[in-house]
Amino acid sequence: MEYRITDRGAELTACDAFDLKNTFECGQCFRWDEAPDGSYSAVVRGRRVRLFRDGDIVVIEGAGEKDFDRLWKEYFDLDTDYEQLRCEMTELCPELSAAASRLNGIRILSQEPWEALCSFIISQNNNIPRIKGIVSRLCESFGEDIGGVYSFPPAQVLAEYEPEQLAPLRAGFRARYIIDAARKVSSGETDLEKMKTAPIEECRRELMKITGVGAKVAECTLLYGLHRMEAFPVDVWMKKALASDFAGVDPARLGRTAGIAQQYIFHYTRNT
DNA sequence: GCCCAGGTATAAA
DNA sequence: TTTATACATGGG
Repeated sequence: MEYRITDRGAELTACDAFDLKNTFECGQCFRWDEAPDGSYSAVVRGRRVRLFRDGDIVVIEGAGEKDFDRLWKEYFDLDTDYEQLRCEMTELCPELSAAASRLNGIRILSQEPWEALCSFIISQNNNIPRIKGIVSRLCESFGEDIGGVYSFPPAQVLAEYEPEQLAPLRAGFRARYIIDAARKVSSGETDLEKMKTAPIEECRRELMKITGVGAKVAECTLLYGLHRMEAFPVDVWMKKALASDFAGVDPARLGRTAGIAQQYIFHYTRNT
């Protein structure tokens, strides 16, 4: 991805492979909000960040050279050519052509591992608006105030609390899952960093030792939090899709395009 | 009021 | 090993 640093921030030039709406509203993340002007804001790794499109340029507001190289390039996965990935995907699985041609510019974000794990524990048997509400209250209650917005509370912080103390979140039965995850991650019993490179089957097994983490949450953590692109989260939507419109799609054949394929199917199914 | 949401733990067959 | 049900809460 070509870019330049200006007084506005980091400007991604000729950026047609980055659709803000498709990327931030495809269900992979819960902290990005659209403003009335069409820009999107979030808190990422304890920093407030705002993105907007200006013609064929995407601006990462306020990002300097240092931030860009150390943070945003990785977070937005800017070294990956998603057009190329999409071609590879349809080559491997032609059944995905329809979804791929209807949508464009979805990118898989590199969220923080703990934030992804915790967010997707909250996501189970829940709807996106309410998931966002619970995550938001989690940050306001236990995160750090960074000037009107709040960072995502580290596992080490939440590990000190009892499930009952999460009552203000109104997370319901998920409260004890969050605490169990926080304690396992905090103690090192669950080693998320190691999962960036460890064999994926081993990672799945380790994640599922956490109470409240089943196959779906483990897969989401691997894809969205650890950027394991071969992960393929299957939920109720995906089951329906794979049983009808996308019958014949085989995750095992998709290789590193499995994650993005899943995202296209999910988004396509929800919007048609 | 009713249905159900990017599921999982638990019990029963 | 597979199948049924409860789970907390609130958006639509």
